[in-house]
Amino acid sequence: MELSKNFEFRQAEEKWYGHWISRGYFSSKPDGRDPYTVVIPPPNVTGILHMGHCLNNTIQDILVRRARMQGKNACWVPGTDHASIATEAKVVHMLRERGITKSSLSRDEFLSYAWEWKEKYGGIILQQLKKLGCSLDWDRTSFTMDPDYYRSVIQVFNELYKKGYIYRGKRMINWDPRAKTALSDEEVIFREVQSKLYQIAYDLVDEHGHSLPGTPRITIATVRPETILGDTAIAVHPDDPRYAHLKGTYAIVPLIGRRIPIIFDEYVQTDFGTGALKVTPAHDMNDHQLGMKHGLDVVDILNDDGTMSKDAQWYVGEDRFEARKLIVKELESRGHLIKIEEYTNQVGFSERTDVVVEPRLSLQWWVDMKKISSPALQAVVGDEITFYPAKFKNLYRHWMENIKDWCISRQLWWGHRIPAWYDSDGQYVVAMDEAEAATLYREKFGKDAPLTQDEDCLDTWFSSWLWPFEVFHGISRPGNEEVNYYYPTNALVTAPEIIFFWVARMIMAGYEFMGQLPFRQVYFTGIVRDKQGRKMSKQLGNSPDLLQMIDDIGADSVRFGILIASPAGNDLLWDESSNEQGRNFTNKLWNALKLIGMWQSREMDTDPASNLKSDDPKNWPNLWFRSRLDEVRQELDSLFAQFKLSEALKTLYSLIWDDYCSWYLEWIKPGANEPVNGDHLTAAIHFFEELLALLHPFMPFVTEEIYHALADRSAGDDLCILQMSERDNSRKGGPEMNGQDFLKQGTVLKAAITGIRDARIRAQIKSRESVKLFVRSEDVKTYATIAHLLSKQVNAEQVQFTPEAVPNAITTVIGKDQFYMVSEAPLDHSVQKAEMEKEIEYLTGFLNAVDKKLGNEKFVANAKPEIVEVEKKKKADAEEKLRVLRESLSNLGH
RNA sequence: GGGCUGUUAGCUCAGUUGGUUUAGAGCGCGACAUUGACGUUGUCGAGGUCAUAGGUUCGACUCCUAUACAGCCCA
Repeated sequence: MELSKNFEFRQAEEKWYGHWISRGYFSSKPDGRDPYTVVIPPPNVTGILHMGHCLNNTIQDILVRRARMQGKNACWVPGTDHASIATEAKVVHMLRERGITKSSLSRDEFLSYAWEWKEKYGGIILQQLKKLGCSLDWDRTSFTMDPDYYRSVIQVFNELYKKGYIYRGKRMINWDPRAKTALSDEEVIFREVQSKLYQIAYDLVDEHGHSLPGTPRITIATVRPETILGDTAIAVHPDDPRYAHLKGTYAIVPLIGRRIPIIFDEYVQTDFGTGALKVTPAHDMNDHQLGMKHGLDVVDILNDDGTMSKDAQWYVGEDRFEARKLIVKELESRGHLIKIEEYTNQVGFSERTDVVVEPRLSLQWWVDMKKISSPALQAVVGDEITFYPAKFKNLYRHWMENIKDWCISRQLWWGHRIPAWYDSDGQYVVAMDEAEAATLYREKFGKDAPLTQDEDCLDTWFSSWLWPFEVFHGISRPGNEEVNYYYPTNALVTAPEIIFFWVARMIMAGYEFMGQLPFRQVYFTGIVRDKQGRKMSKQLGNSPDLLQMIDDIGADSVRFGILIASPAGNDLLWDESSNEQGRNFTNKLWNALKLIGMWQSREMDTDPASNLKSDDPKNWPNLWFRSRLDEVRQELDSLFAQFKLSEALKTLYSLIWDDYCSWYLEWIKPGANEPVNGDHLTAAIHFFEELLALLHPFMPFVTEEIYHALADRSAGDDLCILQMSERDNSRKGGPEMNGQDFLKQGTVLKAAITGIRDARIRAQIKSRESVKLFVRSEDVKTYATIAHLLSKQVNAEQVQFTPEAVPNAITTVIGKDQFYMVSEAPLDHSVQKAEMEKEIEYLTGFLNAVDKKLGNEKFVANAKPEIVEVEKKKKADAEEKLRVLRESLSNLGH
């Protein structure tokens, strides 16, 4: 077969993804095998692929593909969530472009536009995952607003309501003034912001409204001066001597002249600002608490869009930030502004719209989390569900132990409409549908009345927490064959950012609705950051165009690049150059294929039927590599068990590049124009296939392409579904010998080659120039076996044993073995001498340290005997080495 | 402010229950090489007081305490 110069990834990616799909390799049906189930953490339906997804889905694909090749029935379920806020924003934007306002539409009209948008633009990200090579079962693509799913969400709401776990209440919530909806605590992101701290003076009066003698004032500090229009008290600490005399007095809110009490509460920090705190119960969580405690009035000065309401009296209709500027000017001109300081504080932003969130008092629906969190806490604390890395256990436990009620209503139309029906007095029932609502209403209130359904919809996460079982219709068709087979799922791979959004709530839902855990393992990936450690974001523009990158360098290289940079569970500083390592690696693989391809076309010098005898030195590279492969396979199993995927890839990379390409292939490589040994070729191909199988989960395209280029394959013989274990058993080459022995011999050989090459370079022997090599070693057996490889690798025309030092030779000592090179070229012994003297110096120091240790009575008395033995052996070895070195040095004399 | 995690080579990270004077890998860096798989390469090399200060121990990168710095979560 004619091979191209380089791996042509564009062609290969399209060909193989299409092939895998057409053969249905990713489709799963329940059968007799063990399932390996992964549900994708559903991306936002409006989303596009970014580096975080790339990492996350590459990891899932690796787990799933490996499971598939290890005899499991692998099932990876794709899908998206409906993302009510984000999608509604997109739809509103689309309508605006068409000159339509949301307010001019009925709910149904709006929703039909929303579905139109979803069908047209939604789920692009799923198409993008195909480009990355993800082996998802596309027949199972799910959406949180699929009809069955929708009904399950409503059913869950009903169940929880009946159990008393859901209630309706007026509380402080986080309000997004752009999306005009409530948010849960988890949807608010606190960021440090450079603000200004304004000191503002209020006039004081007595209880009759008369000015106090000397017209004193009280000065407060605030970052939100516009909210003074909603002030209903000023609070000071009861022990603060500065304000003790103000008991029973009142302050006058500037501009509007409202008289408000001075209250005393230990909540106030005396050392912050002026020690006097303005209290605005409608617009601050803490102030609200104070207000409740002291029975203060509540004046709501903001509209739902963040503009000033008519209760503010001033700046009605102005945006809150504009009003802030205006009021500062006004206060200044009236002499109320005392000073302005720079101040950094934490401000909450909406996760979806990025506007500053307003704390607001509002009537919303809530889940009483304490009622359902307990099994979910236990599951993680008791390691029924394992977190990788384990450090997230603490975080999880802390959150679960301090859990707050979950605000689940959103003032949006796109989503699951809250199944509550109200009469004209606001009395309500919760039901599955309107008909049931009417029945329930009659039962509850003993009459019929026209009922209207709640206008609001549910938090998106109130649907996605059902994902691990509802994608298998666990609620809509309870106990069906699929949910019985696939649930609980095996692993969830996600980002630590959504441990509360997702992981915690899914665990709660799993226990609450299915009676068991949703997944056994949770792997938290790191956050992808740029080279400077900044989180990737649209605003910073530091997020690369993933599809462009895949098109430029290939999906395998991108997968390699992101994974190799990703230490287990830590954030990763990613730089586009790490793709290059992936590209170089595919190139290396491709060239190994080309080499073997060349050999395949050359005549063989052995009869394929007569295998090399196991003790034939020619067979040694095969035995060594087989041992190495087995060793690495074990390492990989252990790394996978610990989710150390990046390290697993590094291990494989080194096995392939160093052990297979740099050592093994060089050792079996025939000389120019020499025929190829048939056994070597067969073994090399088999080893290559095994390596490809191990690598396939990481880099599926190039491995599949090479697998097919190595041999003609019958239909259905694809790497994608090749069973690793099966192949291992059937292809155990070589006799049953101790792998450790071969590995040790390999270490000796590599050390000898490197050491002799080093000595050659130091002696300035040109690589082309051959030498005569003399080996002085007790390990005759090993050197007899590997001499032919040694001679090839260090360009020695002959290798022979010597019982004594060889004069006039370049000498090097490796371990206890001595090597003498005789060369035609004139020798300069001074470099050699210096090297040896350095080595002697080092060893003398080493020996001193060991002697000191062994001379220490306490060490000999306290250390474990085997440790003392090791020290004794070190001493003996060092002494022997020194003896050899001194002898060699004296030989150099002439 | 409370809690958690971390600090090892220029960069990103390994370092298993304490035991090789003088701690490993990849990338990067330097020198050299080259007509046959591969310059997307090969060979060789240089690079670290393991954040700091104490302590426990015969022995500490590893265990303990404090400090500094960084990151994350919560308020």
